Amino acid sequence: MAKDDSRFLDKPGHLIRRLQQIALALFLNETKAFGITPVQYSAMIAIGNHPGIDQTALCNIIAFDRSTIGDVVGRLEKKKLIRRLNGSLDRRTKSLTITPAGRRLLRDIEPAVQSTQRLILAPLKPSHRSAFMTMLKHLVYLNNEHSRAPLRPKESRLRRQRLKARPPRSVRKPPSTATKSAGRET
Amino acid sequence: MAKDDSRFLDKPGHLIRRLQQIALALFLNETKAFGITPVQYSAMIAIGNHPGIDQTALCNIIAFDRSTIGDVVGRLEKKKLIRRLNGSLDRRTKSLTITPAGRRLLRDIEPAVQSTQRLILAPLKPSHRSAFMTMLKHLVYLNNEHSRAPLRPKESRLRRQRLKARPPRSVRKPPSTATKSAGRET
DNA sequence: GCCATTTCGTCAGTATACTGACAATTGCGG
DNA sequence: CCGCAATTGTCAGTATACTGACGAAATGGC
Repeated sequence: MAKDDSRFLDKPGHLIRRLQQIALALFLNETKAFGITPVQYSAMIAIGNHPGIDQTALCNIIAFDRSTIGDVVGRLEKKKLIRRLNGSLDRRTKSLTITPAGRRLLRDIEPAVQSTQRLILAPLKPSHRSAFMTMLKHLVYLNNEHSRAPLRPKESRLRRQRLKARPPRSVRKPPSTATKSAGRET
Repeated sequence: MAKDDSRFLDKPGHLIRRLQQIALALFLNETKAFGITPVQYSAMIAIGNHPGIDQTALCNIIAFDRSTIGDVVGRLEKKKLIRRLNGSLDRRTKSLTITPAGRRLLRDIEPAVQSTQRLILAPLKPSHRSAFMTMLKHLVYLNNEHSRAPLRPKESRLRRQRLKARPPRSVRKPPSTATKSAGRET
């Protein structure tokens, strides 16, 4: 009976879900003194690296969903770790900045984060760790477009703002073109 | 600037979260005609393999959280894919069984699930796929206890019911009482 | 048989996520 | 300058997840 359970137990999907569970638990455990989540951590670093970034651009960097990011930055704002101001150039946007308290937290939490990343891979032999990471990156990069929140190269938005030179929008509906990379930059 | 983003972009935690996003999206996309989630799929297989299993035992098989499984099986029950009856021997438990409709769905969905698992690993060279899976299993098995919902060998519960031989329970409370677990029962 | 301890399912609170929709804005074509 | 298409942030609905707590039930020790 239990043998049949390998119908899902051994599958990539199940194992990836488990590994994510484990990585999350390790992160929360190692950093519990700081009270932030992995997602909040990534968001803070990205905001620190790109002052004044708006929410959608942030999503494109950390591969996050636009409809979730509002809650995440809202929590960070409530904890005074970032600031959220209305965009001045584009009034639809919110301009995100990290606060001094946020920078301090990022500095102080670093050892715990490092140790988390070590713990996740600890069961592997050192020589296997880099191999695993290489394959992991490969899988994520090449499968990028499959998730709702694909990673977007930074240029795709900032560049566009400066260049303001793109093919006409009406080209959106190609008669039969659509080589499947159509939705990339258009 | 964007270079600094590698502070989190290249880390295991982030990549694992991304891969999980991708695997989920692929599953939902491939199986969208059936309207179930990966977790529901695993639960159904386990219930099919272990008729009459209770919710906690199910959690130990699919590495699931006890406080979430209620919702999951509730949804499956609403869709008439499983049945949930009150346990007869132990009236605290719910006895789970798969329905004929559930078995049919499991049979019909199989090709889509297979193709999902293939797609996830598709970016890797065939020779690397098994290496990746081996390391993935290794990571999950050895890190097992770190998540809240560790996988439990089936015996740990059934065996105990038969053997009924364990060290005395009173050893649970060390002398220095009230170590923060004080507010538990009073 | 009683009592202390466990276990089972659940619930409230919090945090991610995805889908589909929407109002407010923006910006471009004409 | 007007109108339409695109974009931004948000929201409602649904589905996982973890924490900490709880009532009901079972159980082991005595």
